[in-house]
Formats: sequence, C-alpha cells, structure tokens
Amino acid sequence: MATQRRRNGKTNGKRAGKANPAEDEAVYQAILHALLEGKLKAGVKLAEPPLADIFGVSRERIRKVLHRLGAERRLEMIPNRGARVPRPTLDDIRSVYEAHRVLEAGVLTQLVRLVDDALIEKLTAHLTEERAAATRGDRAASVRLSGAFHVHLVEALGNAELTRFLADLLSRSSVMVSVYEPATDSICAVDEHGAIVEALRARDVARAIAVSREHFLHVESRLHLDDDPVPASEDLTDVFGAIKPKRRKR
Amino acid sequence: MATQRRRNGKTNGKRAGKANPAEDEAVYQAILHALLEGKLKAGVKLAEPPLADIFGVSRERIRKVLHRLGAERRLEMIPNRGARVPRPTLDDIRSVYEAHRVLEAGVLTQLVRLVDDALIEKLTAHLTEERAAATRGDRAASVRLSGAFHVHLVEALGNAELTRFLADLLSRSSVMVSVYEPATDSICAVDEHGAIVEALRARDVARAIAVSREHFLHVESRLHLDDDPVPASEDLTDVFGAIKPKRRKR
DNA sequence: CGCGCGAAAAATGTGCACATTTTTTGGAGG
DNA sequence: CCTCCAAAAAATGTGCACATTTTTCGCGCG
Repeated sequence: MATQRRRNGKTNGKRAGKANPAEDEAVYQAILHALLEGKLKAGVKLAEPPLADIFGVSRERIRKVLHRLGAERRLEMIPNRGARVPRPTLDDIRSVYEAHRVLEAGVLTQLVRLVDDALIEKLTAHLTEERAAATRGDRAASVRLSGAFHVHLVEALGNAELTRFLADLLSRSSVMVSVYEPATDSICAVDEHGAIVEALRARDVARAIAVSREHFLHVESRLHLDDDPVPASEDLTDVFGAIKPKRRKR
Repeated sequence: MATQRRRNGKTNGKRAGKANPAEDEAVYQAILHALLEGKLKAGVKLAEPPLADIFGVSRERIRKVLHRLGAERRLEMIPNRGARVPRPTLDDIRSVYEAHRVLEAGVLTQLVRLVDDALIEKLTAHLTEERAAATRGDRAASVRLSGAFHVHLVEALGNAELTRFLADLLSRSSVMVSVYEPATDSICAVDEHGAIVEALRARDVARAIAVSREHFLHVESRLHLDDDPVPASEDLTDVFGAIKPKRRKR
C-alpha cells in the first residue's frame, strides 16, 4: 500500500516546481499590455479563475501577477474582493500631467547646463521624425513619438531614477486617455516641441520652462470628462482572445 | 467508505484560510523598518525559513512580503536564489540625490506661483523647529526635520504623484547612508533651508533654485565610499530580536 | 413589484506536500 | 594545502486541497 498520500487526478510527469519564469512574465506582459493598450476598461473586475483558464496556467500564477500589478498601482486590489482596473478621477489624471510638467521644469533647468551640439542634433533629428509622421497623418506614430520626445529630454540627464519616474507617469497617462479620452487630436503640437529645443539651444532656461509649461497646460486643457465611457466588454475572453485560441459561449 | 481523501496529519480546528491581513502588514512593516533603520546591512541574505521561524508565521507569508519588497526595489530578488539587501553603488546614491535636486528645481519653479503668507508662515515655523533641534544637539530630530523640510515643499504643491516620488527618494537615501555613511554631521545646514524660504518669500525663482542646488551639491559632496562597511551581523535573529523574545548574544 | 434574507455558488486566501535548484559538505587525488 | 566533484542538506518554486469570505440566487412576505 505504501503511503496512500499519493495522487491527485493529474499523474503527468511534470508536476509541481516546474520553474518557468518566462511564463510568469508572459502573463504579466499580456495583462499589462492589455491595460496600457486600453483594452481593459476602467472598473472591470479581473477574477482569477477565468484568467487562469484563458492563459492555461494555474490560478496561483495569475494571483501572483495580479498582486504584482497591484503593488505597481496598475490594478486596484481590495482584500477578499479581488482586482479591478482602477477608475481614475479627473483629479488623478490632472495630477499625473501636472507631475510631468513640474518634473520637466526641473529637467530643463538641469539640461541647459549640459546641453551640447550632439544633444541638439539628436533632438532635432527627432523633431524631423515627428514632423514627418504628422504630415503623413500617421496618428499612431505621432502619439508614440510625441511621448518619446519627453523621454529623450529626461534621458539626456542620464539619471535612472528620473527616467523611471517619467516612464511611470507616461504609462499612467496612456491608460487614462482611454477613460477621459482627449480630443481626437491630442497629439503634442510639434511646434511646441521645436520651441523647447530652440530655447535649449539658446540656453534660455526661463523660456524653455515657459514653453514647456504652456505646452502641458495646452494638453491638459483638452482633457474632458467622459461620463459613460462605454460599458466595457465584461468578457475577458474578448480582451485576451488573441492569446489563446479558445472558443466559448457568449 | 466515504472519500478516502485522508490527507495530512494536522486535523486542528484552525487550518488554512485564516485571513489575517494585519499579520502580513506587521511582517512587512517590521522588515521595511529594519531596512530603513539600517539594521539590515547591504548584501545580507534574507532566507525564508529563518524569517518564518523568527516571526512565527508560515513561509508563504514571508515569501509574499519578500516579493512585495522586491517589486518596490527595496530588496534584490534573484530567481531561485532568494532575496538580498541591495548593495547600491556610489553612482546609485548620487543618482538618488541628483533626482531629488532636479525634482526640487521643478517644485520651486511651480511653488513661486502659489506661494502665499500661509505657506511662508508654515515653513518659517518649521525652520524654528529645526533650529531648536540643532541648538540643543538633538541629532535624530535634526535629521528627521531636515528631510521633513523638503517634504513640506513638495506637499505644498498638493500633487500626490510628486509627493510619493519624493517619499520614495528619501526612503532610498536613508537606506544608503548606512552604506556610504556621510560625515557624522551630514545634516542639512539650516541656513540653506532658511535661504530657500527667503527666496520663496521674494518670489525669486532663480535664487531659490540656485540655493537649493548648492544645498544638494553640498550634501552630495559629503558622501564618501566606505570600503568595508562592517561585515554586518549575518544573524537575522539579532536584527529582529525585538519581535520575538529570543535571546541574543553580543 | 420590490425588499429582505438565508442558502448555494463562486472567488479569494493559506498552509502544506512535494519538485527543482542552489549551496554546503566531505573526501579522493594532485 | 588546494582543487574538484559527487552526494547530502537547505532553500526556493508551485500545484492543490481546503477555510473563509463575498456574491449571486431563490423565494416568501409586506
């Protein structure tokens, strides 16, 4: 009889302790991506069992990822009540934009001390790219490059802490636009970016900050409250449908 | 007869699913506190079994807390190899100080637009406290109040994102001083804080930033590399001795 | 027709028994 | 005395079986 503590239904060769860090990461990236992409609408409940089913992994795996996202404040975790996509208030998003504005003021202040020809050249090249995307009407590229401009600015300082903070702010604002979707043309006006570079070239801190400030206020002013932002498809399978080819009811 | 799903030996009344969120928090706070306090030296390994034993909780509980601290970048998590107290390089800490410096430049830029009598009064009151602590030689209070001054500045903006970022930076630098311990008198000179308030009162952005910048560079210059910063007591029981009444040697 | 209210169903939280690694240990050989 | 290497010991990672909520559902009553 041996120890009758044997078995459970699954007698596969692979059991516990599989150690597959890539799988965790895949699930994490999938959910994060859906979140950043705006596919997961605000207020949607992320229950563990369905997600485990969709991704074909154990519930523990899902649980770990969900809690990690909660620690990053990308999901709202309520004890005993699971995870939800946070529903940021208008003040929340204003806070994020304002933080970016204040941060960039500091960045520019420091940047005028370090600016050299190489930096100006790099930024100018970026502006060219931005203008090209704008003139050919490539909205997706425009949005991406517009954010990248500010990333370039902070990266020029070479400070990991500041770069990380900015990346965090940007990822947050990208989520929020899906709730309080700005006017369809919420892309940073290239001229304003160009004006910032101009001020930098001239080592004019005050002007650089003034332009940057106006730039942000301009973007912020376009935010508006969207009262009923689509009931959001409560079916998670729709959102992650591309991951696992699974067909189910409706 | 019946389901022969007998299972393990423990048939106590209280088993799984105890649901005690406060206990998690207690362990988290205890470890975080030890980290911030500098009791946990850089490079020390935090193994799960001993911690579970010390705190009298299950290993899973410890595991969860450790991973959470890892997600916050307060511990260095290496797959299959556990958690260690990070050993920041000199560049790392410079990066934190520089980030604070850059951030404060942005904060001051925005602050001169909002400054009013109430704020000046509040800051002045704080300066009085700081000076009092300094004159009576209360080092602990001086360090605390010195950090609090910068917190007051950013809090005056009322921006949650910025406040959180600053708190993060401060908690990080407080950990680092235990590695690269600055000169014994690394406290911010009160005069410099006073000068910042003066510049604010005068609505002089340029001066405020200049003073703040000098202030930080002054502090940064005092950092020095501590080659062999004490072997650090590898015994975790010593560090968390206060939690469980366990005999400690010495 | 709505409104409790209790029971069933579903979801979350936790300890535990392993699987899998990593680290330590104890010699044998150079 | 040092180096290498295999086996033991220790530590980390994971699925699973529950316990404990929370949510949903059904139904009688006002």
